[in-house]
Amino acid sequence: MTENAAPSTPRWCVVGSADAADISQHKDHGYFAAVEIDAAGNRSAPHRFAARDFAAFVAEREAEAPRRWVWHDTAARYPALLDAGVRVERCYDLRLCHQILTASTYVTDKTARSELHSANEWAVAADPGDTTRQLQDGPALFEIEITPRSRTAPDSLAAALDEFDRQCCALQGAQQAGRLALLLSAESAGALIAVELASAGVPWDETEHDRILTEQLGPRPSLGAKPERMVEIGQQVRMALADPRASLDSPPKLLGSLRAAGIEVSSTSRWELEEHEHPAIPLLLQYKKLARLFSANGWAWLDEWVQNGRYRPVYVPGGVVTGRWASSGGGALQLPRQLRPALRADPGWLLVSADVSQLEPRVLAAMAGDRAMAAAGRGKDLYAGIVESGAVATRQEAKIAVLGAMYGSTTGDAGRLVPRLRRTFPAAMRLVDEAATVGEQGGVVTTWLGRSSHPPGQEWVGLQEAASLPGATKRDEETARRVAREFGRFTRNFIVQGTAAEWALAWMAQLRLRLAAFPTANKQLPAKASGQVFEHSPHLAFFLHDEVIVHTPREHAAAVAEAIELAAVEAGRLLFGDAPVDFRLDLRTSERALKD
DNA sequence: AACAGTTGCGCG
DNA sequence: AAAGCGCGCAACTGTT
Repeated sequence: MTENAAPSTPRWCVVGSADAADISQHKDHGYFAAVEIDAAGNRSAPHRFAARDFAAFVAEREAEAPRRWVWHDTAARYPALLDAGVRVERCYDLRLCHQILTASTYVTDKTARSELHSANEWAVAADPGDTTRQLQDGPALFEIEITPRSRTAPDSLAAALDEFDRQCCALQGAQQAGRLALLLSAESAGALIAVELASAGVPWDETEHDRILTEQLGPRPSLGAKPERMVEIGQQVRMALADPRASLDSPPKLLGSLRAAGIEVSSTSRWELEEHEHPAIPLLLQYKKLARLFSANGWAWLDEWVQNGRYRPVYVPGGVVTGRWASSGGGALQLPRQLRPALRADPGWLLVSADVSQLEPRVLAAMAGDRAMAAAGRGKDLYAGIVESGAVATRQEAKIAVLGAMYGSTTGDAGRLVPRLRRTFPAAMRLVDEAATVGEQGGVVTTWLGRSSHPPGQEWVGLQEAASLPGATKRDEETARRVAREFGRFTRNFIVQGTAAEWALAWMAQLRLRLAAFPTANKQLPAKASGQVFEHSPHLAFFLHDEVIVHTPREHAAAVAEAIELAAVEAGRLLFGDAPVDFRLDLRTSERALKD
């Protein structure tokens, strides 16, 4: 690469702190530096500027021509930009991409692999970034000690440039480099989206939430007390069990009470209780339902996670091994459908919700090039199409069979139905069966775009070895077989769940670009504490694996729905080209998200 | 009092 | 106690 040549049309801009790690604890007072790189790899001389001028620097260049901002960690860099009202079109998240590239079997060059691998200071968790802000805002009395920061990725420009070099080398020599490049940019777009979601927040109707809670639980109890309805039903359960002192909140104690009352269960879980007939059981199930609502999404949750009409959960892009997002705070991915009506558009705005019908089996059909399965889902409910194909008799059976095929079920209804699927959709079934075989043998599998699974751990390998030794017992062999099959089910599902996550990222990334092109609304809003960037035009508000919700001014709702639809078509094309698989959306536009 | 481990249930 | 994948979170239990 040529140093200091004036680059023509910069394509990347690598940014990082200008000085060594010693100033990283005082980021606000530090200096940043940036190097621009053009398509030929020519680098500009470093631009050096005060950290407080970061947003201005980015804004100026982004206005001139969007470039891909290369930085160590989106969660650490982007919030400050948004707070200053500056959005970027694209980025390259070195930490997330390092995670993908070090594991990917598409990276075959030995040297590139080992260089990436030895840069293990990049194999770290995301900087919690702005998410600590909320804690710091709390009343001083209850101020939470900020947990000692776990190691974060190196944030200097020098380190970023070195790592970017390593990653470019790895990508250049990779198999399926096009797919891998798409994954890296989709993953990075996801990182931007997560920060934007945090900034925008989910429009949340606290009054409606409180109404639902009060309706189910009774009025808000005083601190430490149980809600009326729980107390009441709890009493009825104890009466029905003829055990006035029965504890309902401790599984071991409750189990004892149930058995003493003649209910032969071996756990207190709902699915097992449902198999028994006893007057206490419906009451107990109702109690559990209320207890769950109260502790998981009750008033305490509302106080902690919703402020000024915005719910701000913490998303963790790439947090799941398969590439799905995880969450760490606020429980965005577990919001009970019961509370969906509290998700409500601002006055004059609407919510456009879209979820993909049967995303995973459609992705499987596309990956496997299974024309029969693709045809079963074309233009209609995939499960209905499978019934039409004659493989199974009912929609319910189709669903059980398909889920069983992707999860590796071998018993029960699924065990009976999966073989029928194998006859009708041999290509799709071969793909997941082969992934399972690889896993059973301790191997690694890779998604369509190039995310690879982790190999089994030491313990797993040890069990397999022990079982193949001459002195192995029957028990050793059974254990080894069992854990081998478990790992096979993991790899079987990995390729499908992981590729579905890739499709969803591509979908959101496309949608985000389309939404950014909408005009800014002229409405006069009272200035709000944060999220100004997203107060005036359509923005993503919620994401849940295969579902998005966009919050939009009324007048743009129809165009937003179309953008969501077009983004889905584009995502399918980006991943699978002309494969004859369509990704059907269930689209709804309304003031509040509906339960179903 | 702080910690790790388990249970149970919410979501896809 | 899942037959069948991936998670987070709260509450309880038992240990240190």
